[in-house]
Amino acid sequence: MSGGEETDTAKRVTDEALRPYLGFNLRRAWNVIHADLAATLDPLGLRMITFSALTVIGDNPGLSQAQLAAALSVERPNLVAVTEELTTRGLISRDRVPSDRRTYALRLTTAGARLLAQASEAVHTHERQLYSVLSEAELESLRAMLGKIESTGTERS
Amino acid sequence: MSGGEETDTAKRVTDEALRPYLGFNLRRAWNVIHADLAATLDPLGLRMITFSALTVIGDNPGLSQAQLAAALSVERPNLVAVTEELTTRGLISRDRVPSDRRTYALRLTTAGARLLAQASEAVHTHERQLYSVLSEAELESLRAMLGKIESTGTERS
DNA sequence: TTATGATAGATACAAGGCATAACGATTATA
DNA sequence: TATAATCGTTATGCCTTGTATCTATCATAA
Repeated sequence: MSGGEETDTAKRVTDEALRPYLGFNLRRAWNVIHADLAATLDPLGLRMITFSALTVIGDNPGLSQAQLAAALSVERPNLVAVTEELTTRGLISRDRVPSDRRTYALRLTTAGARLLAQASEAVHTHERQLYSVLSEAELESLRAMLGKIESTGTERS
Repeated sequence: MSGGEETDTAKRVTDEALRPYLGFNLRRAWNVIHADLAATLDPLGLRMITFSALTVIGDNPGLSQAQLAAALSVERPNLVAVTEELTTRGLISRDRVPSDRRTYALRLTTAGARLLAQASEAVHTHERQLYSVLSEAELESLRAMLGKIESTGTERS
């Protein structure tokens, strides 16, 4: 009776059984990165979605909300509150387009560009710290592999 | 007036500006993996949380709900509905522990072990397909790098 | 033994993220 | 001109996860 290796809490409970799944490891890493990112953006009054929106608007001035939604891979209704918040805070401008009066042209204001610059630097700095254990070559291959996984999955959906 | 490179939608809108952030790439990859995983588990009546719970219970028979919560990195209240669902479906047993009548000892039933075996194989098969563009060595280094990121982040929190 | 604090599980509740359905205004197409 | 499609919007719901709080049980100390 004394040879029971699987008896209750004699051994410490672990998540070893889930480790073989890459998805599990990726989720854990994502949790860590997300927590760090949220903590980094919070002092600037930004969330992930608002930071992402500012970044894409800055890189594509004059785009519409529908285009922004497509670039961020979220549905259009979810951006309404985001653009409203950014507009209210004076970070972006929302101008009617004469040629198509259905859409708004989104652009960063001066204040928005300034905040985005601040936030970008903060995020870059935090990422560097978080990935300091990895070499630049490792980071590059990591990015490449994640990109491959992403395209493999999206191609066949 | 015709030299405007940043005029509206002349260029296609992209998310290129977010690509330098590793966190962004990781989130996109996670979205892909999660969607695939959910689609894989759905025919078996499982979600990520129930599959993870079954896996950890199978590897640690007799553990308590609190231990399960710790292994899965979720708060205790979130597991109440999970264990209730699994119990109702006859996939796990929840026995009172005589030495500590506050806790339950969780174990897989025969049906639970059978379903877990099915699900594990299905998930492994789907992961192999999703990562088919990567070599075994690449997958190994990917797992290692994700692990490093995870421990770097959790150590200092 | 009794009083006090800690723990397990459960309940209620809230917040965030994201999706779908449907609507008015506008534009495109037949 | 009639019909379909698109943009931004509103309402709504689901899923996941967290916090606060409660009861029952156990551990510890006076």
